[in-house]
Amino acid sequence: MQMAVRKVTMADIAKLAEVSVTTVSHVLNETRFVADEPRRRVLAAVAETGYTPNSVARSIATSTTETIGLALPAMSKPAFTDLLVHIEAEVRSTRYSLLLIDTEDDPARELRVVQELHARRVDGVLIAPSKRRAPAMKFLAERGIPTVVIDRFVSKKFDQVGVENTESTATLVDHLVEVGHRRIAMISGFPGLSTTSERVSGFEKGLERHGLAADPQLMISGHGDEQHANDAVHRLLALPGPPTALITGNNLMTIGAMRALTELDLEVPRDVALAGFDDFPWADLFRPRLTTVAQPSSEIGQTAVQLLVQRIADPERPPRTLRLASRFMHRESCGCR
Amino acid sequence: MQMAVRKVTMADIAKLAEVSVTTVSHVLNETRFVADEPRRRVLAAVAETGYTPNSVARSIATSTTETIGLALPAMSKPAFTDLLVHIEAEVRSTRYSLLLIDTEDDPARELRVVQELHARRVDGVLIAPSKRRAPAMKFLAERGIPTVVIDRFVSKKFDQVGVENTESTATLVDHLVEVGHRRIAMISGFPGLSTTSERVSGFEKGLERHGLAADPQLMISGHGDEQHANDAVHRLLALPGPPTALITGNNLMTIGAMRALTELDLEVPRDVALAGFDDFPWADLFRPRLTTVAQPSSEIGQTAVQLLVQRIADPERPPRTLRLASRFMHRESCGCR
DNA sequence: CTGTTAGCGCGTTCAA
DNA sequence: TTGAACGCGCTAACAG
Repeated sequence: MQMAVRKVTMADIAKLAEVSVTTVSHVLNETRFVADEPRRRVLAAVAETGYTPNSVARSIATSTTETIGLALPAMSKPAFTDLLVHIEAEVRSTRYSLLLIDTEDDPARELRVVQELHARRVDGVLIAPSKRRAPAMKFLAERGIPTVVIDRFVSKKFDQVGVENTESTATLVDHLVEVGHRRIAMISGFPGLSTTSERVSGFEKGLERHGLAADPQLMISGHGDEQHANDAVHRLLALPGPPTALITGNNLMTIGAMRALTELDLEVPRDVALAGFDDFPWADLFRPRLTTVAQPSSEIGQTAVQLLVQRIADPERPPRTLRLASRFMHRESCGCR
Repeated sequence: MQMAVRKVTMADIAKLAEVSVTTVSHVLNETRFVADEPRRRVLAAVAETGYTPNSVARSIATSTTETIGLALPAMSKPAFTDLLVHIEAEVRSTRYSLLLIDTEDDPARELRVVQELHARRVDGVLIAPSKRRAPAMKFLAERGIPTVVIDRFVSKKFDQVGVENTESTATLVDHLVEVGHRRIAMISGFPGLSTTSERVSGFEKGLERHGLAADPQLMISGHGDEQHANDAVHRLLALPGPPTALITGNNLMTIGAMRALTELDLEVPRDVALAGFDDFPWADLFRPRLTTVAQPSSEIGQTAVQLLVQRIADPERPPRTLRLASRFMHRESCGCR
């Protein structure tokens, strides 16, 4: 073992081992039989020089990078951070590496991100699209780039995987109604996203099956972020007939709602009940402990990666759309005992 | 705009635009003047074919990938997830992309990760090393691969950036002593890490400047994870002279301690005070609200990326070790009013 | 102002 | 059982 020389290449190894580059390539990749003697010399030369194969050169020769591109909107949002962690874990179990870029949920930027990913010739793309007909998705479809859509469903032409939203949200309504609530408000996410519309549908569906009408005044957009949700709660509770229970469309909005309620000197669940989409780590240390619907982030991440690997292997495979079951986390903010 | 053809290359564009590949390259990279007419034809050809430059080929020609490799241990740990998010944000503002791999805090795996990163010829590496003299660090040093160490300091020969640990922890002790505590316990992180030893030193230093002796019985390893911390608290409180206050070495251990205390039917801060390293998002929704020392994750991430970019630009630059100031988050688990 | 051509480091026929 | 030589797509002298 010695200080690595400037730049060791396969040719150097070949010379040192007194064989051809072909042989070096074959022993390194175990891609055809090589007799013991030359093979040993190659390995020795590799060890001696500290040679590390150049996979960039390999990529250009094989036109495959063994890389998966992950395009997420707002990695800092807990649900996506969570997804990211599980995706990375699953990718790690394959032969692929992960190239990570945040799209900032901006369609124009998202297109640039996807173009960059393609320029880098990733073998496949994992993406949570900004909107249904985003230019980025058109780009991916046109080039036939292996793609799996996560979290936000946009088209059955892609493989897609995310949480089941409708029934999950309806479950929250069921529960609140059973506890006695009749005026339930929904603070929904960013308009136009499938997650938002599906959760809103679930809200309506839930009310409907209890014979309750959805009061438009009680359905308000929280734009998926904390501040808007905070504002929404203030408006909701200033209504002539304020809601007695709140459902929030994601965890950031749940936080916003909690803080708004505190500002209004209202106690959960005594004054207002609360239940939200997305769970929290250490939810048991919150006061009150929040009743939520938890996404199966781990399964979503695993499934997404597996679907992508399969699609890369077989581009003709019929696409699948998977809606994974959520888990109802019954705690105390819903007000039952 | 049409369906993209099988594989468009620069040669195709050249032919279509009736210029040489050189000219195509130059208009695309804006690397030398090209007259209006040919330039327009090139751009038209690019638009017509939907050509996307192959940066793998570019990399192999320029021997630079414009990629930064990020090697983190346990991405799922909150402090690292946090760092990751901020690092990605900063990388996004440069011309680099981010290749992400988890080392699982295992030295052997870490070496493989670093080798893989080098095989992919990343221009630089950001790493939170598993231990001081890890083989991976030797590998990086030997090849002269531009490297910035984050969070865990290992050697002044590298650029390094992380939070200031010693004084930060001492501050926690100061505070607890001022509130009247004399028997303070420290639940420390994984042995051998600089973060752990520095925080332990800070603990001792804090006691010392109040004329208090460090009782070995009250210094116990929580191995950086929740379960060990939980066990530690149980043992601590079973002592003949149990501590009246606890300091935890990171947020996971703080959670473990909180749960252990709940199991013991002890209330914070009435029965036992608690203060920990690492802050939590939405700490205001915890009960009790935790007094902590917050890492400047955003600054650490930004600084790390900036240091790395500078080192890539100038490998001869003298290395710098930066310890960034923490923020004391005074809330209520410390028991003062 | 633009083109010819030689690499970059590796995989892979094709031949021997 | 092994090697020579070409090609992957692009950049960069060098030449004109």
